[in-house]
Amino acid sequence: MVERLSVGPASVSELAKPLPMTLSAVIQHLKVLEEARLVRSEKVGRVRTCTLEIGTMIQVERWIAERKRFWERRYDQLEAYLAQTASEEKGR
Amino acid sequence: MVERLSVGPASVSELAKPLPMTLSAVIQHLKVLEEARLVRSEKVGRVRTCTLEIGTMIQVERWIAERKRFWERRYDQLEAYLAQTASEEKGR
DNA sequence: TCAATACTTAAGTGAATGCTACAGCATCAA
DNA sequence: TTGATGCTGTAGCATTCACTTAAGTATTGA
Repeated sequence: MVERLSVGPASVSELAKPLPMTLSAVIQHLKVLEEARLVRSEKVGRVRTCTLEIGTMIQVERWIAERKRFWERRYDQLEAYLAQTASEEKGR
Repeated sequence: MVERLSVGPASVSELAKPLPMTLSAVIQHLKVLEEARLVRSEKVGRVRTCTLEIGTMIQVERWIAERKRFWERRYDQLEAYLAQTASEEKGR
């Protein structure tokens, strides 16, 4: 759904069409995305049009960047640990 | 548990002692770890001693390295997309 | 021999997840 | 004004998860 919305705004049923689930389920997903401020939506007549919240996406981007740094540190630690353990194994 | 085992082999109850759950739960976790070949264990008398499977850890390490590369590509794509979208927004 | 220790197994529990089914309610077009 | 369309809300269901409880078995030390 986020991928579809990254192409441009879409109505609820446009979002639901390619998905193997009911409209109800899609609305429930959308509710979560709106609560998380990843999606904004506006209802005109009977059609609700949804768009990606670029601002939040950028926050997500920053969050990911931090996690990535954290992850790389952890990864280097694991590498160091395995290298150490491997040499200990050899030493016996 | 994996962290504890990275220090060295341990019995089931040694692994369970610091954890806020029953021995039963720990055994169930261990079963999963053994099925995943992350842990090897051997029973001598009534004590089962568990060790980390370094070989599998190294495979995990490689898998992580690949995911990391994949993730970085996706991340760069997201960055590019957001940059593009931001400039389009400005253009209006 | 018998109690303590170390583990094992099966069955059940409670919360969360991701749905569907169904009964609506506006809105729009004819 | 009526039927179709687009969406909404609620109830219920199946599954999964991460446990606990309880009832074992096997081993060990005194």
